Amino acid sequence: MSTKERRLRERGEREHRFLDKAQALIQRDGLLSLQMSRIAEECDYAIGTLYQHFASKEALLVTLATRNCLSRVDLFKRAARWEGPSRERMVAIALADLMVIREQPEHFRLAQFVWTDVIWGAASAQARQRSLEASAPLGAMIDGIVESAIAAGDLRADIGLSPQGVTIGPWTLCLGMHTLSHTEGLLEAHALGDPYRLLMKHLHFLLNGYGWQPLFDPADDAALDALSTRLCEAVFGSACPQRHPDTAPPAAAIALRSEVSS
Amino acid sequence: MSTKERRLRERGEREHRFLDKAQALIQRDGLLSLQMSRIAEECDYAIGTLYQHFASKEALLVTLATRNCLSRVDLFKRAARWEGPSRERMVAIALADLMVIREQPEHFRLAQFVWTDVIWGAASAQARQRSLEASAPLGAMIDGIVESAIAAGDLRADIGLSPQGVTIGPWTLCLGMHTLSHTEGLLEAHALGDPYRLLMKHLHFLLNGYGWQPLFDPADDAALDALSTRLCEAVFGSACPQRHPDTAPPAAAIALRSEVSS
DNA sequence: AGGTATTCTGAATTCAATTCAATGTTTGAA
DNA sequence: TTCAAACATTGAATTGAATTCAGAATACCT
Repeated sequence: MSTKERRLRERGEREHRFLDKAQALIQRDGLLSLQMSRIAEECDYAIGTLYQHFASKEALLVTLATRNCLSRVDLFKRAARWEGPSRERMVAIALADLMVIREQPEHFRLAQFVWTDVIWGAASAQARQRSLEASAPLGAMIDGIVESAIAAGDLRADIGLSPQGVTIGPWTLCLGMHTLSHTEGLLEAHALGDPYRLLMKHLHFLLNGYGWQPLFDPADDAALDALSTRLCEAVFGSACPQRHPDTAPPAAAIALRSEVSS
Repeated sequence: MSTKERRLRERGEREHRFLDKAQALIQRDGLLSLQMSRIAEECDYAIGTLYQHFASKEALLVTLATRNCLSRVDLFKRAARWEGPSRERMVAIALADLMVIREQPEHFRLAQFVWTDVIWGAASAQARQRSLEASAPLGAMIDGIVESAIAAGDLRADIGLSPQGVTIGPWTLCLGMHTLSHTEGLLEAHALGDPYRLLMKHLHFLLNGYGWQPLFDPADDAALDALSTRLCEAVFGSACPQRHPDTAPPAAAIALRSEVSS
């Protein structure tokens, strides 16, 4: 059966190449102008071959978005397995999410588009199923943080939510904020500062609401920045996701940041 | 100039008819199969005429989504102006949002699609601008609730967020939850209950996190349902948004609901 | 080698969005 | 009332991609 196996492996490799090329084309020309024929052409295959792998453009996009999602697993794993207070591990997950989005805004755009009812519904049931199965472990990892928080006594067990139910909260908060901040002109109009500082604040308020110990006061901008910075360093060994360069941060934050980047 | 005015009015009326028809077609056949030619045809106009009103399909969708958004203003206004505790007014906003989405899930699907970078970016700058301007008063109304909460002493002024910054929190939470719950298969896989009960819980946790008085314990399912029910009755004079029929609610909730609907 | 199954190919098909030259209508001045 | 300029409407033609599928090429097995 080694022949069959080789075939399968080659097929997988080609699929990978198609996805790589699709990603590169999106990066270069934007999601809007992605063409199936271009992907095939640039990989030196006929269109028909591409369609052997993906039943439709939507299916390709769903697969690509799923792969992108999985590429973050390592980062999330670092956050989830970090030796530190449960609450800080959860915050680190949000920071990881932010870091990814800063580095690869296109990843978010794609995911957002794919989860749209229009695209999600147009993809084959198989593609959807696979996507969900593939990303389930990632969710489980985060649920694990909640579970360990309860086990450690950082979070009461009787707040009326299962661990998964708790996870959903930060998740929706992050998702919603990304959505708003990527809708050009929406937040700018409100004269709010960096949307991601805003997100971290709300996340802390939410965690405080759960009574997740130790409580943290997000009113103190400097402390908030310090916490984010410390976690980025300790968990990921990298600088914090910077705020939009066009948004003037308060002086205190500037001072903090220059320390960090030096 | 009455001639010019009449022209303008007629033009506006026709635009309205185009949008109505587009909405009806989306309702009937889904967003995916909406065709510009069909809209024109069913309104007994040529395609070219439709394109005099909307520079592109995307522009039409943005306009339609904006109109849908504005159609909710009255409902939101009732919540914002209701004579009651500031916190309950904010909760009522979320309930209004839920009610709309229950009645018109297509409205959310459309809004979600339109706010996608792909569509939002493809619409003309003018369409985007108009959309933002039109929905600004709605946001201001909600900011007003926060302001009155601070004025009334229900919410501390020094939590490190402007009123608009506070508004963003519940907004992102609602937006994110709608997104998740409309992605078929996502929440089902997690065996969580009604996503909208979940949303209300998280909203209360978040408001508790802000220290928005009076605090409320969302762990108590019956109390949570009772609060939602009471607010729906008092503010909107209508029944609470029901949960998904395929999700078995706890017995206590069934009892409550049957009282309400009778 | 020969026959069969599998895979690859890309021209042809299909489907919609968008354009635009031709046609029709309104307006206001003579 | 008449006329031409300005404006509005029309829908066939154009355009641009996604998707299909009949035949060519290749791989596999005996």
